[in-house]
Amino acid sequence: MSNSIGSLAEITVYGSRTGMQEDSLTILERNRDSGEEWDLVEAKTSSMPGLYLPCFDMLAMEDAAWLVKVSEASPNVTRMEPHREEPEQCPVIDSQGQGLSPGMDGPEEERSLEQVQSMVVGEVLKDIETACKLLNITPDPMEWNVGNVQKWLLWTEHLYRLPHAGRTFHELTGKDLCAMSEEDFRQRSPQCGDTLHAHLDIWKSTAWMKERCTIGDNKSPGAEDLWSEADSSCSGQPIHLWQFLRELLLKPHNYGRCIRWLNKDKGIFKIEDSAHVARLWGLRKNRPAMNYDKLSRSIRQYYKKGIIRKPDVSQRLVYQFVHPV
DNA sequence: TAAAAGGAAACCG
DNA sequence: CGGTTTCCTTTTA
Repeated sequence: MSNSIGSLAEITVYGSRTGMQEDSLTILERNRDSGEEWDLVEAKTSSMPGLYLPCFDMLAMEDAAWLVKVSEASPNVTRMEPHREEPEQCPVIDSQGQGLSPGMDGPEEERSLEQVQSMVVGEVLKDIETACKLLNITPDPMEWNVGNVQKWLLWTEHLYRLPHAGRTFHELTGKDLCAMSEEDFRQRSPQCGDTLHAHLDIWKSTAWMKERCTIGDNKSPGAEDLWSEADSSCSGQPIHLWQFLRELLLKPHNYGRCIRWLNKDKGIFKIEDSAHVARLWGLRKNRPAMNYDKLSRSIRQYYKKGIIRKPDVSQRLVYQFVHPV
C-alpha cells in the first residue's frame, strides 16, 4: 500500500484515458455454443507488458510540477502512451478536458502537486466507480466473493487487452486475492500476473483511501465528493433496465458512442450500438447470453407500463422515456 | 437483413 | 409475484 499515489497515477495515465470507455467491451463476446459463460474472443493485439508506466511512481511523487508544466504546453499529457494500439478508439474521451488544461490559471506551483494528486485520485475514483456500477461489485476487493473476483478479472483483462487468466484464479475470494503477493500472481499467470496485481493494488489503495476519507476528516474534498455522489442505483434493489439505460445516458463520456440522447428534454434517445448496449446489460445482470433481441423485448414490455415508448416519428433504435427527468 | 412488435412460457430474487 | 429472459412468428423499413 506504500505506493498508492504512484499506482493511482499509473492507472490514471494508462487506465482512465484508455480504459473505461464503451469500447472496452467490444471484444467481449460470449461463446455461442456453451452459452452460459463469458468468454474471450482472442485478442488480436499482442499483449504488451508495458500497459502502464512504472516510472510514473516517482514522477507523481516528486515532479508533479513538471506534469503541470507539460500539460500547460500540451493538454493531452494524459495520452502520452508509448504504444497505443487502436488509435481510432476514443476521440471523445478528452472532451471533458477538465483539470489538466491550459485553463488552469495562476502560476501557484506550490499547489500543483496537491492539485495533480487530487485530480489523479479523482479520475481513479471515477473509473472505479464506473466499473463497480457496471459489474455490480463493491469498490473494496476485500468484500468480493468468488463471482465478484471473476467479474473483476474479466473486466480488467478486457480493459487492458490481457490474455484470459480468470480460470487460474478460480475459487478465490477477494480476501484471498488481496492476501496474494505479486509473486503469487505471477505464478498463477506468468503473462499478466504482475499487471493484475498492480491493478488490484490500485483498487486496494483506493478502498483504503476511501475509508480514510470517510472516517477521518476531509483530506481531499474533491475526491470524496465523488463517493458521496451515491446516485440512483445504490438503493439495494436490483436495477431495472430503464434505470440502467438512464445511467448510460447520463455518462456520455463513457457510453456516448453506444447510446446517446437525441433530445434530452423529451427523453428521446438512440441506441447507436445495439450489440454493445446488450453486452453491458448482460454483464450487469449476469446474463451472458443477453443480446439486443432480448433487450429490446424487455424495452417493449415498458410500452404498456408507460415507462418507455417509441417516439412519434418512429425510427430504428430510437426510443423515448415517457417521463423525462 | 436487422429491427420492430408482441404472444407465450420459463426464470428468478 | 413482478420484472424480466428466452424463444418464437410475423411484419416492416
